[in-house]
Amino acid sequence: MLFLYMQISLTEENYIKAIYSLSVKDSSEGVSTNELSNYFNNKAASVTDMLKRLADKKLINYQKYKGVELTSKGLKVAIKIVRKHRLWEVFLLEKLNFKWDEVHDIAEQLEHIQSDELIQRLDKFLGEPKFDPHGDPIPDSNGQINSIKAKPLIQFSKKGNYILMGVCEHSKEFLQHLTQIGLKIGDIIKVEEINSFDHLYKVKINSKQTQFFSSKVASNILVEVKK
Amino acid sequence: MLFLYMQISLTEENYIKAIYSLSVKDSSEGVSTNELSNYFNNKAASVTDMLKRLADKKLINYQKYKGVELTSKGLKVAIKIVRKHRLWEVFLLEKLNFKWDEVHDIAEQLEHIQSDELIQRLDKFLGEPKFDPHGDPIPDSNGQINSIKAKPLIQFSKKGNYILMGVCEHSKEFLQHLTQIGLKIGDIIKVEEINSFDHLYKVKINSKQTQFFSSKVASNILVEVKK
DNA sequence: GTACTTTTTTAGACTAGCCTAAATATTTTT
DNA sequence: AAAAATATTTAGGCTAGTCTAAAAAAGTAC
Repeated sequence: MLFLYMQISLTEENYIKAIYSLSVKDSSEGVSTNELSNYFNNKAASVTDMLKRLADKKLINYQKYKGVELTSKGLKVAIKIVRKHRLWEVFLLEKLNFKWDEVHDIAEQLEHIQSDELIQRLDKFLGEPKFDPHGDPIPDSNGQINSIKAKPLIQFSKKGNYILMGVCEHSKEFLQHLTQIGLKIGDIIKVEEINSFDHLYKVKINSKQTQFFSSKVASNILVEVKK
Repeated sequence: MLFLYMQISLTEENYIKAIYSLSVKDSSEGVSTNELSNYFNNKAASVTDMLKRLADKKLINYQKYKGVELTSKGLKVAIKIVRKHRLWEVFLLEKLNFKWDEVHDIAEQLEHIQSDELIQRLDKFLGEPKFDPHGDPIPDSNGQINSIKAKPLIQFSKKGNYILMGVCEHSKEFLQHLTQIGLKIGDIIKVEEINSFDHLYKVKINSKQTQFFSSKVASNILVEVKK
């Protein structure tokens, strides 16, 4: 049980989180150096540097040229950050009345505050929520994630009725776009047609007016089949 | 109005805040290099380094060997940090039910979160409090500080009745000590005797049992004369 | 399987923020 | 006002995290 209180810098935390979310996104294999340098808008050389450091700390499994994945220790760190991020998002929305496209940047800062006690009390204060405002599950204090059956709409590629459960992409631009087209968590999306050429989705939201989703939208919203 | 969004690093913010609070403590003249290196438990050479950087950014007035004071720009930054710190302390105490000696370390982290919108909403959420749990005034969004007439008990050096309005020293150790001797904001302190040799204060708290304050306690509690 | 392209790593350099050791100012003592 | 003590600054070095340029590995094409 030594090294339990190893210091992880803010930058290291951000790398761990990035590795986690990139590997969740395309759950195939490890995350590549280039994926990370794209994500951070920095140079591949900088990423390599950091990967060495994280490997030294046993937070990732790293072999030259082979990409990277989190160790169980790294995964714990990642999940804790995700838990903090999502709890703070709930706080910002429900208590401070921010809108869902405004909270991400602030939560990115708050997620690095170090205090287990704080996060436990915040959780209680918010009523131990299970999902954040974007529909993402909030890991519990043991790192257990309430898995959801939702998948990106594009993966179903079938007509039918779906319920919007969350989003994959959290940028302000994307969330504002969804707000603009009048889409929010819980809405019912009826897919009436999928164009085979450009993958445009013809849909009805809550049985109202007909709309079209680009494949970009379809691949970034998480839906469940409506029973 | 250029340079309004100049970047100030976390470390720089901490120096600004330290310069502010040290210059408030003994309002005589500027703050010396050694005072700062004591405060941060680092070396005087490191302080000199940083003072040069802060002077370059016009946050302090600095002349070699002459000590340092905040410019009006630096003062604005300092007061904003203080405002954030104290609002977060109120949040931690009133909403998350922390005890008053537990909140400081967490607030030290939270005070660096960058978002004017956040702090404005937090203020509103907390009911626009004027004082923090330690009795310190919370600056308003224009940097106006609700000044208080309280001074450290030791500065009165006279028998009489006082009201505890706040503390100068915010360390966990000190606050726990106060809790232990049963002292909290609002208590009435009757100074019955001040020993001229060792400056020990013989006092009664809320007309109960007789106690003794060391000069260390007397110099770190803020009191008002009771009318 | 040799040549071309892309990805990744290495080597060397830069900044912020810290350090130690030595030099220089300032203050205090006498 | 000279000597001693203290405070402060300079010079040079270290680490984390970034960069550029060049080298090496992996992947793709013919």
